[in-house]
Amino acid sequence: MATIKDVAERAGVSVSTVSIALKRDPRVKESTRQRILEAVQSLGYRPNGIARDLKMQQTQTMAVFLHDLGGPFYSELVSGVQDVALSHGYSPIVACSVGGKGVALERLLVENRVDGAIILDPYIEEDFIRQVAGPTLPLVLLDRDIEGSYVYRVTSDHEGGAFNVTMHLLEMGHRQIAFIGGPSVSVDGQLRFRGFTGAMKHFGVDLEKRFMILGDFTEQSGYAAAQTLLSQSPLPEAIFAGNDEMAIGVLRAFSERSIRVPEDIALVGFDDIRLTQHTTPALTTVHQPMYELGTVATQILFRALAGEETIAPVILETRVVIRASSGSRQ
Amino acid sequence: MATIKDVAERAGVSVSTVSIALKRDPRVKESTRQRILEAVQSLGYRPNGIARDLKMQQTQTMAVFLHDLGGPFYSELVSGVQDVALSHGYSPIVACSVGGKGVALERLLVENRVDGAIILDPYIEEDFIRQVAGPTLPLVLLDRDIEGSYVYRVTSDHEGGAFNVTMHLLEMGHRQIAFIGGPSVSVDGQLRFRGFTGAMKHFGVDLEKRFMILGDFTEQSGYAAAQTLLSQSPLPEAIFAGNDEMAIGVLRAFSERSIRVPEDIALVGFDDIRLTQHTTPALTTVHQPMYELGTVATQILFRALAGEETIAPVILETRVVIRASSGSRQ
DNA sequence: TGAATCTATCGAAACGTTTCGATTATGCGC
DNA sequence: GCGCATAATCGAAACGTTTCGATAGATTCA
Repeated sequence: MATIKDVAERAGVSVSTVSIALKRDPRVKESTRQRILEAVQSLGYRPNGIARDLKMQQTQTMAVFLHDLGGPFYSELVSGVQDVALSHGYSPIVACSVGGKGVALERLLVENRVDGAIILDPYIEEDFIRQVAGPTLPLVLLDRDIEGSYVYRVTSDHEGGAFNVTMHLLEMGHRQIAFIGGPSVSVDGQLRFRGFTGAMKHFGVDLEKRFMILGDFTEQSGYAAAQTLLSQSPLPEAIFAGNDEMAIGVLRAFSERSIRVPEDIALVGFDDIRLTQHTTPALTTVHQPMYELGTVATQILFRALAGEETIAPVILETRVVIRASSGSRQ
Repeated sequence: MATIKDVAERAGVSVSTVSIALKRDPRVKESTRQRILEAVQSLGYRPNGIARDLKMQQTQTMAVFLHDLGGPFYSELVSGVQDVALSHGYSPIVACSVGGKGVALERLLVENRVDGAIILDPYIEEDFIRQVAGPTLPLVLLDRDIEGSYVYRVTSDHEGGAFNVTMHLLEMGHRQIAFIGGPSVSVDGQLRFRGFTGAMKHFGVDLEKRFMILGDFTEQSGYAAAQTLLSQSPLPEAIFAGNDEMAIGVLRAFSERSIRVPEDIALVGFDDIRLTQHTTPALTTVHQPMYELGTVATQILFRALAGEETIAPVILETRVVIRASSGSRQ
């Protein structure tokens, strides 16, 4: 692989001249620049980005860590990130942080191979995040509640959304409402639960313990939760699944047992993933502004990169999307 | 940020000793290693990966380029890549190559910031790919038909899958079959068309020109294609949409006009994205082994990285998944 | 004509590692 | 207490850039 030194020799100039010529510095005469360009051509020279990163002490690269890339709305998030990052001349790269620890985390964050990162993963340990964040590596956390220097936060209004969709169920006449929660580590799951209980209390409805079930945000666990509910009686009048995936699991369990939604039991989810429009019945849910989450997080990252030290956490509004599954209780 | 030099000073040893001590080299005495570890601790030292990459002339990082991260089955692909990459001590990073050119492409491929890459993007220019590939940067292309040194190929059997699903339609009694194709740049789209025509020919059924419509693999374009078909008469008896997204668009158009699937028109797609199980009716389609595509591609990448120069292209089998939408013509 | 200014280019240090060959310290047998 | 093998550590070069200060030559001006 040809280096800048080879180019310099070929063009009969010094390395430094090549370096500045390549960035169209007006200090170098046009004729020599041409000569250098020819040398670049004929040698097939490509600058070594790593050497540049080392010298420059920055990479112009930021990472987005997702717990699993499969998440159905991550693509929108990444779009948001990408749009903002590109306008700053940065390349976002997406990495998977399966299990909260992993090669990528180590390599990109600990060993300083990126200038900053956006993290959406409830499983990455709080200590790790606090340790690794620093003036040369600001971290924007999504849906996490960690305080620390150079750690910034953006989240959607899970509590409000959950409150509103629960109110919707209550207004539709449902009272016995079951809640299927997310994994206990996930702050968003907790906030959704809080919104739920808030609305129930606001309406003066008591919670029934046996209607509170823990899942882990997978379709599988929604299915299991539905089984649990079905094994007891009486059934609740409605179910609030902590996210759409679990709601879909519930739907599957119900369709297997020929339980009609919403006639027999109403159902709502959270997230507004694309699938919710296509299930039978279509799912009432809470829309999260994923694209905006991406743009806002990235903007914050760049403000941090620019030296701003303290930036207040941002909470983005959610919106209830009413579809067929939450039908009224007659 | 503390460097290895700082650690060396603090521990009262030389830089080289620290370097080898940190990788548990038995040449350094346990007691000094402890001293060094303490220094690392107290200084909060983190190795600079970029410096290492420069020295080592490799990054242990590979890129996966996706045209848009939103693609509904990319996550499976990436899982496959990840599983193999991790077992080789590599971190895969995913980047978006919107529009075929972009900062990330430039930064990661041209400037040598990764050791190799897997590319799934019909829009990246052939010349670029051939230029950038080299002994230090093998490239594995998915669903592309580019020959070149250090360029390797993996694809699923689009033609066979299309052939088989078309045969299925024919066997169900459908004869007037419309085809909605993908963008002309996409080889997989072309192969699917070839499989389709092959089956039609095999059955001795003539193609009707007005039933051949071009889309671009988006739901939107499927919707538009359906409109086009609906504006003419008579309608075809069945539609083969070049991918599931477009099939879903067709479904939407039909449901707006109260056209029943499969009673009025049968419909099949391609890809077996998750949504196809949940549409009404569930969609007959062709399953692509995305996870396997990821693992195979990554294995090839590592073989190339290990010095193997020529590796034959691999074609993975697809499988027809029969669901309700392709019902028989009575 | 000589000093001053400008233009075009150069040399060398620096970024933070790794590694090779050299050097010093330690333990051993006699 | 000597030479010798072995263990432990060190110094310096290298990876490929960027940039700062220096230098040489050309141009201007009084």
